[in-house]
Amino acid sequence: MQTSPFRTVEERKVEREQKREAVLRAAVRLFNTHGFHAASLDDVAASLGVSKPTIYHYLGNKDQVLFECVTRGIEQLRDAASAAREHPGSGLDRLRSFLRHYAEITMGDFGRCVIRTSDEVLSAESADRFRELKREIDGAMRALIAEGIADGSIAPVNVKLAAFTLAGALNWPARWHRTDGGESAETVATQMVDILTGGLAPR
Amino acid sequence: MQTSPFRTVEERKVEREQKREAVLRAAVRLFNTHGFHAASLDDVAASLGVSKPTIYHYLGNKDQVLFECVTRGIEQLRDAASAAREHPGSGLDRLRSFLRHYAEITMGDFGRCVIRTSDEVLSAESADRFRELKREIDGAMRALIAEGIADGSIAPVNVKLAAFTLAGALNWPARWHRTDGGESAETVATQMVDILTGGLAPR
DNA sequence: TAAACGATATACTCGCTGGTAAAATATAGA
DNA sequence: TCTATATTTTACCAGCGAGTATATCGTTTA
Repeated sequence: MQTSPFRTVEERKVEREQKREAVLRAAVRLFNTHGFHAASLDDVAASLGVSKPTIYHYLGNKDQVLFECVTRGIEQLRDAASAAREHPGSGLDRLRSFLRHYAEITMGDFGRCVIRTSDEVLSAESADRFRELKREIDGAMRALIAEGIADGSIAPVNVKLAAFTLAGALNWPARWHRTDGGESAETVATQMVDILTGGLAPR
Repeated sequence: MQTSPFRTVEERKVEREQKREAVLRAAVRLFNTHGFHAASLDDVAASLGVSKPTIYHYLGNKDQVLFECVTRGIEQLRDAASAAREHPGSGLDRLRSFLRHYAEITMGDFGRCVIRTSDEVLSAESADRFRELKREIDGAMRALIAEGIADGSIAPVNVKLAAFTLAGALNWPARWHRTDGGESAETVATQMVDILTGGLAPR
């Protein structure tokens, strides 16, 4: 395809959006590997071959960069939740479907950022919004568990604590799983979900 | 009891040790609430009513302060592991005992610090040591699971992944559980362990 | 062609915080 | 009492990194 150096208004808008996205991708990678504080915006810029003010041209400040990253991740989780709601089968089946997606997402770039970002590093306002978004995901998970209990496919457990237990277990790979070596995210996800839903004790 | 202002050599040694401990306690609290980077050594010193160089008189530098904190936490976990090994009953019983202690410890000050501290914030050397110590705890957990499988009290699962699943789930309260409000650490621990060992599906 | 606009870079400020030098004060022991 | 040692402070330095003022250059549009 022939690309002319003369862009239409629409093309320029798209290009700007792509660059913005590229900044976020580069940022989230560095945040995940080095940690938010250790990754400077100079580093992020350098990894893209540009200079720091370019980042400010596309995003407000470091806090906003991080907030956008976690928002991307939360959105993926939200999508997984609504997909699970439409999944056929029992409540347990739907929950399992969600859990597997949840695990896979949190092993990806933006999902991992959601897990690794603790509230204190965000500005007070962003932290509030972030908590709110996370609460939404937690709510979705609790709803699925409750449905499963209602239709008898899940044992009557403390819903709140069960949600935390499941999320906690599935969040952990975000801290150790390396995409390069060993098991695929899918394998890990499936096995963990099996352990969680089946329990340890033999039947 | 009468305390004279004139201390013996032994008393002075003890007092020094107490002050060192007080620094660690103050530090770990601030690290846990504000995060390692956001909590400055000036803050830590201020919370004790002393000045920053005093901290350096008892501990080398900020990295070492953190490392000592996580070491304290790891030691508690290690003690729990050896206690569990001597616990009577089946492999599953021993594992459950360990898991409950594990959960309670990681809701305490030093244990929480172990969970909340990601390797990147430590110096390269401290991070190596830290990983080593964590590997030891992981090894203990895997051994308990393997024993349970051997004696038939635990279903034949992937030991490595099971250990990560259990640890991940139990680590999570370190990030949200507030000691002040709601359930006690013990209650949370017990319920989570029940969910993990029993699974979600009804029997 | 001129003016406006968008994208990017250079080069800077400024605050914060880890870390230290040196002095002051107290305590212990000879 | 004098000296050595332990404890703690004040006052400082250095570096890093977030964020900004301003210039440049190309592109669009009137």
